Amino acid sequence: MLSKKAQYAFHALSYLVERADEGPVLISKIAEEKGISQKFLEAILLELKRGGILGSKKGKGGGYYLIKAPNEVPLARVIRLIDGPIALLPCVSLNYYERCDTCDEGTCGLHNVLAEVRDANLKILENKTLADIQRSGLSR
Amino acid sequence: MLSKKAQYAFHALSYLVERADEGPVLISKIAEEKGISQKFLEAILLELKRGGILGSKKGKGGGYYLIKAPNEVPLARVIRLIDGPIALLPCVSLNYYERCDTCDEGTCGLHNVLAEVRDANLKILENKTLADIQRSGLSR
DNA sequence: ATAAAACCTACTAAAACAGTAGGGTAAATA
DNA sequence: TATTTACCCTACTGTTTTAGTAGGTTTTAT
Repeated sequence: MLSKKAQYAFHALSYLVERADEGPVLISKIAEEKGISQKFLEAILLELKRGGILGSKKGKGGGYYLIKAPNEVPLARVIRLIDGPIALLPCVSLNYYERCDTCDEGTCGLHNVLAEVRDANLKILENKTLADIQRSGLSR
Repeated sequence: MLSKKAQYAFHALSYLVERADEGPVLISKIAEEKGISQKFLEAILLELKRGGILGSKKGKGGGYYLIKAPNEVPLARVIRLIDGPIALLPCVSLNYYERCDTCDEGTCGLHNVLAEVRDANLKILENKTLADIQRSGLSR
């Protein structure tokens, strides 16, 4: 399950894609428009900035903005940044790998199935981008 | 991510598949063999029983046993029983559906992508069964 | 300078996760 | 029928994660 944080991130990003040509957008504007607590959203946008997805400008006329084309930001990247691993177990994660102490990878049947699940997920989430969740819009 | 509980469930089930022809297996035996806290495992096996995956026998010579052929128990069923929804959001879940208050399903781009992800997951998890995680074994 | 806006640190309440503790109850065997 | 075996049930506990809140600091445009 995606966290609320990740959901908010997608809503905010979607909004920023819509307004991509209008310069920096205020946190308060996004929060209001999307019905998200402003303070909570602040933390989320900051993470997205640190993760290299957004840029920001301080002071008057400031705000947040995309620093890449929407079709260059895969959904997998956002999920990993906000929620962490996409795989069902650390021992099958590509980006957050941890050795499994309860199974011998390679001969573990569960491991193999979960790796298959991971690949199926990534095939979609690495190829679908912010541009793809835009179609007809994320409302609210 | 799968919970520890779900991982233990798979380990225990895998063990029961191996010993399917030996009659009821003791909780204590499984716990010891797989390195799981016995009391915690008790709760898990009980859930699997209530979920219609395992049977049990009390008293001397008692224990837990599979009540179906391994290839008749899809992994999805175990995951749903122990961890709940497989989908990334309630609004795209088949078994734990909840209406989404922040998007208009049908026109929501995120919804559509996540439904695609769900289908890809289920295609694997509904077709792979306990028999499939058996190959070369889940060791300890 | 001053106002506007992002930035940063710290705290908190509630829920979920991962167990523990301690008996109660049913079924076999003797 | 007595006793042991082994599952069944309720309640509690500590830790971590989630989902925020509060309040102050820094930067920038005017």
